[in-house]
Order: sequence, then C-alpha cells, then structure tokens
Amino acid sequence: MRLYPNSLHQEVISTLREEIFAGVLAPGSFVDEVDLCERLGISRTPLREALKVLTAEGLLRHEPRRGCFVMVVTEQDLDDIFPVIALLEGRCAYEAARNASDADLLELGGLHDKLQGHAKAGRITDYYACNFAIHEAIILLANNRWLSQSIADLRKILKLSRLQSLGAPGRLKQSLSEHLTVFAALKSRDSEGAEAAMRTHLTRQRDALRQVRSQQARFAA
Amino acid sequence: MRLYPNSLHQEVISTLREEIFAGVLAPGSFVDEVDLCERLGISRTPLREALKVLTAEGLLRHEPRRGCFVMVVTEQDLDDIFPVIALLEGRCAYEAARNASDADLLELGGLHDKLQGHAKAGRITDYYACNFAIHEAIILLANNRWLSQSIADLRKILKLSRLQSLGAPGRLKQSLSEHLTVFAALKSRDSEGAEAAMRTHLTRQRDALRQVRSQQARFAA
DNA sequence: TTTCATAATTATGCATAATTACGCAAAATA
DNA sequence: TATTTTGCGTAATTATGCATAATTATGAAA
Repeated sequence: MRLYPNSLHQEVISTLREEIFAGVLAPGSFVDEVDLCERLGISRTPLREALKVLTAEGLLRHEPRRGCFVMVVTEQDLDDIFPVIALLEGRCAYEAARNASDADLLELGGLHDKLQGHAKAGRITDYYACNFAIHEAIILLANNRWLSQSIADLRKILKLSRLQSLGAPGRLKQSLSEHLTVFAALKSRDSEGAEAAMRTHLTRQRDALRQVRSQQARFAA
Repeated sequence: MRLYPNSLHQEVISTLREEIFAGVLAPGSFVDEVDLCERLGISRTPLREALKVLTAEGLLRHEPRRGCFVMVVTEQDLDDIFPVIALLEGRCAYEAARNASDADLLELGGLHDKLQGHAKAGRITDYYACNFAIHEAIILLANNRWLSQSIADLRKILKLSRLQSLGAPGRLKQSLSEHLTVFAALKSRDSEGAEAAMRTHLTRQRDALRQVRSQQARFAA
C-alpha cells in the first residue's frame, strides 16, 4: 500500500472540495460514504475524516446518525456574505495602497492590461480568471494572514453557488471600469479611495448577480 | 457501550476546545493521541476525527506523520486579528443601530447598567463576562449569519492566547466609557457613530493588551 | 570522545470488523 | 379504520489490528 506525501485524507479533502465546487456533488444532495469510498478507491476512515473537515469549512452539513449533505447556499446567504467580503477586501485595498512597492504596482498593471484585453474580446472565462488573480494579488499585498483567511473562508461558500454574474449584460465592462478605479487609487496611494472603490466593486457584483438570478428564475417559470 | 446524542467526536471536539482554551493543553505542546484516548476513555478514531476539525478551526496545527500541536498565537497574529475584528464588529454596531427595537435597546441598557456596576466594584471577572454578553448581543442584532461566523472564527483564535487586557491599570474604566459611547450611538440610531465607536473600542483593547504584555515581558526579564 | 550507521521502538495512518441507533414497514390492538 | 408498537434491515459510529514511517538509542569505528 502506497503512502501519500500529505496523508490520504488531505488528498480526499481537496478532491471532494473541487467536486463540490464543480457540482459533481450537487447542493443539497446526500453524500453516500460507501459509494464515494468505492469511487475513490479508499476506505471509510480517511473519507470520514475528510467529511468532518469539509463540514467544519461549511461546505457540508452533518446530521448526527443520518450522514452528510452538500450545503445549499441561499439568496439570504449571498446577501449576508457579499457585504462582509466587501468590507474585508475593502480593507485589503486600503492596506495594499500603503504597502505596495513600485514593482508590485507594475505587476498589478500588467494584470489589469490583460483584464482589459479579455473584456474587450469578451472572453468571460479568461476575464474571470484574471479578475480572480487581481483580487488575490491585492489580498496578498494587505499582508495580513487572518484577513486573508477570513476572506478565503467566505469565498469558499460563494464558490459553492457557482455565481456567474459576469454573464449579465454589460457587467463585463462595468466590472472592468470598477477595477480600473481601484487600481488608479492604488497607484496614487489613495488608501481610502481604494477601500471605497473595492467596496463599490463588490457591492455591484452582488447587484449584477441578483439580476442574473432573478432573470434565471423568470426563465425557469 | 452507550452512544452520545450528537456523536462522540462532537463531544470530544467541545471537550478538547475547552481544554485548549483553559491551557490544559498548552500552546505549542504536542497532542499525544494514545494518552488522550486513555484519559477520555475513548478509542482513537473519534479522537482523530475531532483533531481534524480542531485543526480546520485553527486551534491545532497538523504535521503529516508527526502529529498535532496546539497552535501558538504570536503578537503578529494579534496585530493582524484585532483590526479585522474591529472592522467586523464595527459593522455589527452599524447594523445593530438600524435593526435594534426599543425592547432590544432596553435589554442592552440593563446589560450596560450591570457592566457599570462591575466596573465600579472592580469585579474584573464579572466585567469580562458582561462585556462578552454585550458584544454577543450587538453581533446578534446585526442579524447576519456569516458576519457572526467570521467574528466567531477569529475570536476562537484570540481565546487561545488568554488575553487579560482588563488587568491593565485604568483599562476597566476606559473600556466602560468606550462601551457607553457605543451604546449612546445605538440609542440615537447613529449607525456611523456606533461603527466608529466600536472600532475605537477594539483598537484600544489591543493597545491595552500590548501594554500588559510588554510589562509582563519586562517583569519576566 | 565524537560521529555515523543500523536497529529497535514508538506513533501515525488506513482498513476491516463489530456495535449501535435510526427508519420503515407490518402487525396488533383499540 | 386509525394509531401505536414491535421487529428487521440498513447505515452511521466506534473499536481493533496491522503496516509504514519517523525518531531515538545503541554500538562500532575513527
């Protein structure tokens, strides 16, 4: 029997997390332990350890003596989470404006150029990835381990709901414009401005998402 | 063998969490699985499941093929965490100012009366408990599940370091005054004022704590 | 005496087995 | 006929056992 570099259950945590994000394990669905064991080719002990961790992360819900279920993210959750992320990432932008070196800003500039390119060409997937990279970069510049951790915890829950607010008409351009506003503030070391711009960006993101959702709901009816 | 209402490993999680907070499991110390099993009278499987969860919570650190160690909270961690909590609880105060009913404010008023009594009598432990209750009440009034969750996650880490900033000379009175400022803003529905006052309160808390720590360090030398 | 290599011991991680509780269905009684 | 109880099947939970890796101790050689 081969051993894994960072233990089997760690491996399983990553695998399952990705499957949850990808919807292979659908929101609300029951997690069949025996089934998963066979599919992953492992025994139940490391699987159950992984389930416990994912439950602690908020991706699963555990009912004693009943089993695990994939968490369902409600509109209420989104309404709750977005303002908090706006607050936290706003703070990141504030700190980033004070911490960023010229080299950092140069690198960020490159990312924004790419972002603009993707927006103009309408490459939504690429835009999304680049957008994510920019957020990550700004969070890193804030240089606060627990601030990052808090954001990451919440973003995990968002990822569960597979948001696609960029699909809203005109959202791509609007999003780009908001990002450029943040970046301009960062470049001029305007920490308060960067914070405000980032909060606006994330608030608008929630608005766009709500719009898409309500449209989808109308379409489904 | 009897079974527990919400499973054994849940029970173990609570027990160990309290032991970590109480310092029975000292920061930095190694967690001996076999030893704990004997002491708690359980087998290793539920214990290991509990350890995984506590690791996910950030109370333990897990080194593959080495075991678990109790997390050590550094001054850097405190410098990182306090501003984030200030941000989040500030937001709670903001929302609480808008959400609180007259009945809520009446109840809060009672808590503040008690707080004042404890402060005047110098009952630090009681003051601490009442202080905690007020924070909890305000967090609850914000009525945002994920905001509460984020704060709770961070407060867990703080609890690890068994802070006693109230022991600083004059801190009790200062803390009381800050709380009364927050409450005054809440009563007058001044959300921005309440947010700012709460941020100030928590920032000052960190300052007081730093003072106590540096004094202790001086005393130890 | 010190250092390196090898062996022994200890502890972690995974799998399998045993035990317990929960849910559903069927039967019995009111 | 409706309601409650009992029994059985299934699934979750815990215990035990074994393999593997890491650490420590011991011994020999320099």
